[in-house]
Amino acid sequence: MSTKPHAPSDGERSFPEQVWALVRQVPWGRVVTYGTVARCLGRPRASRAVGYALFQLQDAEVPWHRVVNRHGGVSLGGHPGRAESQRQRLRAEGVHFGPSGHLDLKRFGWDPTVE
DNA sequence: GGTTTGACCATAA
DNA sequence: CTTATGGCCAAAC
Repeated sequence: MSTKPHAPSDGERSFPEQVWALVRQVPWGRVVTYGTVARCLGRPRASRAVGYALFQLQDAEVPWHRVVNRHGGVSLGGHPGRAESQRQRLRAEGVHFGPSGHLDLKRFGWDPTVE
């Protein structure tokens, strides 16, 4: 068996692309965590790679604002403008943040495998 | 090949 | 609660 879990074949999509594909499937008013996305792609510990994929993402079409961290809060510390926009978008989708700035993942967290 | 980055997660103090 | 450290992963340089 090959040492690499996956080889970027021609037909296979790279991780960033798979991340965008999954995030694009997130329904309105729902959010997913980096860990959930990574786990869905078969890399339960690649939460960082998920963040890197979204970092490269600049075009819409992908509701990147529906991706939050494990605490149910926006992690965009290095991109304050985007972070502020993200909370605004989520709030428009009916997602309300708690007093500490984090939402209830039990309620808004969406799992493609569970759903 | 190695090094750096980056929107994470977990644990410890 | 905050701060520090290590681990983890993939892509870009």
